[in-house]
Amino acid sequence: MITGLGEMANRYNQKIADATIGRLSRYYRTLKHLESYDIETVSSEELAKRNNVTSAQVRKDFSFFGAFGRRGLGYNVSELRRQIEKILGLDQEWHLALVGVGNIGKALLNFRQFEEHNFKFRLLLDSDPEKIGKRFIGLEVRNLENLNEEVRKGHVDIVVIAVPAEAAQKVADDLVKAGVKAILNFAPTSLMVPPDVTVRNQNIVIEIERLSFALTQASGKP
Amino acid sequence: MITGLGEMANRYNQKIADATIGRLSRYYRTLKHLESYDIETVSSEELAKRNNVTSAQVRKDFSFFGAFGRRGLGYNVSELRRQIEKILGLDQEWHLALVGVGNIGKALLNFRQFEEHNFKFRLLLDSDPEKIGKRFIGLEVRNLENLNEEVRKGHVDIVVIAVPAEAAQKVADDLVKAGVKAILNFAPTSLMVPPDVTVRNQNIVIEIERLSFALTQASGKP
DNA sequence: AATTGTGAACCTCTTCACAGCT
DNA sequence: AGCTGTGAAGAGGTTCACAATT
Repeated sequence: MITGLGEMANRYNQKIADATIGRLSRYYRTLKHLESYDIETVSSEELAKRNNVTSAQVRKDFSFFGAFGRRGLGYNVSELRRQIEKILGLDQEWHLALVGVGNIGKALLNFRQFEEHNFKFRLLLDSDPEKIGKRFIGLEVRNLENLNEEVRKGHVDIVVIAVPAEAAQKVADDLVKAGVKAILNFAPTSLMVPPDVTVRNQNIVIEIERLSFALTQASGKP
Repeated sequence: MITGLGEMANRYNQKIADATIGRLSRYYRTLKHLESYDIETVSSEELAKRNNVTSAQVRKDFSFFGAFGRRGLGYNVSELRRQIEKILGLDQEWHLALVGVGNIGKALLNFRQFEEHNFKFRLLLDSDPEKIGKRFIGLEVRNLENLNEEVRKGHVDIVVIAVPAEAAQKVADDLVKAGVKAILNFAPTSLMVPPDVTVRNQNIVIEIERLSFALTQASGKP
């Protein structure tokens, strides 16, 4: 399901748990929030409380990358924010491409959070002749047939796949050929890619089925 | 982050791993696919290949709930599909409410997959006077202020939160008061809820930041 | 006195390996 | 002979608990 991640190494050449990266993202958001309130110092305990984890977990997560705090005092909010920014690679702009300008695709184009976090759409692709040539957020939809050329020309770092399940694997194969190393997949299917390509799946149906399971169990079988 | 799930019990009163439920969802989709091609039998090896896991993992996942296969032969596709349907609670219709009829909310309303999988929107809520009273997919947007009353009246099982981060916790608190036990949260923030309420987060920014990390590591530091 | 950083213990999930059916 | 079901081993992630530091 998840490929590439978890193979990554830190200062001691250890593998970093996938879950650790997810939590760093959350701490990062908390730190930006605290920063906006001009709060200068934060403890692992406080970060833990705000993210539903233990303080030991917070400290362990940081420890893979360095020692960012001061014993007895806690962490400097701005400095820690900058450190995590660097770890996650958020101190630079990333170029996105969107494949599939349908319902979900269009919603993502208008998703403010991407812009706010330094992720910019640079290329839109679709196979529907009705859509090719139309403009969204200032970008003209290009023909999916020219994927390889367009991706290379656009210096795309990350590609968002928002096509139907049946079309997704073909798109992924073409992206791999075009040298893409990071894919965010909204299609409800598992993608096969080489180990050096990272795929993250955003599968809404799986999440809602988890809720269905939880409700079923809760009500059930004494 | 994830609450409620993982506390659930199976035929031997063991806890079921969250990851197991996610995989059951995937196997379920594979089985429906095989069924549509009139394939009658499938092995754990085949299911494994199609979902990027090991065959032992597949068999172990099933083993928590029963023995659905036949040694030497494999699994009957339709029967296994029905079993998983029952486990996940997909053999019944679930009523959804949407809170926040913005970009993401509207995209979700038009997301065919929900309808196809027996999840039906029954209630839309928003606090924006511009939106209250408007209709989408045949439903009138109701005032968020009347959340409690509307949720109870609509017999809502699962609520999708698609409001800004700042508003999400208040919505969650109100949902808990209204007796809601399952929440799918698209707001980029951690929600605090009692342990009997299950929350699943669909946090797009975290996923894209994972990709940023992967790219940063891959290119970095010799 | 407070709080970090971390090795060790603990717990959870995955894989192995093989007995048991068909 | 082929494939499942599962206890036991192994790997991986989390929490404990305390020495180190301010």
